[in-house]
Amino acid sequence: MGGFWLVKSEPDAFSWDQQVANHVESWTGVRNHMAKNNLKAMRKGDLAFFYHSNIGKQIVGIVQVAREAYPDPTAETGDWVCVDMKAVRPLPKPVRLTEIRADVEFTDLALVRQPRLSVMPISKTHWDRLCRMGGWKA
DNA sequence: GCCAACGTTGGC
DNA sequence: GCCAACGTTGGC
Repeated sequence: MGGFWLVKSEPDAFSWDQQVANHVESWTGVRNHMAKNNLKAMRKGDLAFFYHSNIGKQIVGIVQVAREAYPDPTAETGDWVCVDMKAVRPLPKPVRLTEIRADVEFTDLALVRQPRLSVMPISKTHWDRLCRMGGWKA
């Protein structure tokens, strides 16, 4: 079975609407080693929540890994990587950070515990719960 | 190798 | 706009 992830983007820089319009987009610009390691662990077909940081602060959609980690062309130095993400569907009801923080089920969620991490794994349990909160039934 | 200074992220 | 968290840099 595939893995589950959450990726963050500031909608000012790259929004869900742009992801949908472009359909497939390379997920570049990650410059944090923990986030990079998470990118490298992604497998084609894995699903990820698309989270709007800063503006919105909510999970707005679901994307799928279309291409596994390869060298990030926007990196001038270092061994940074990117993946390609494909838009899958929007969440009928975006899940706000405030809702997530208010739920004791999510106290050990990376989004809550490491607020600055931009690429993080999500357990199947948390994934399913967040999908339900987002109004999407498998 | 330690640690202070600094820069960045991201919630509020 | 402010500030806490935290990663990185650079002097020693």
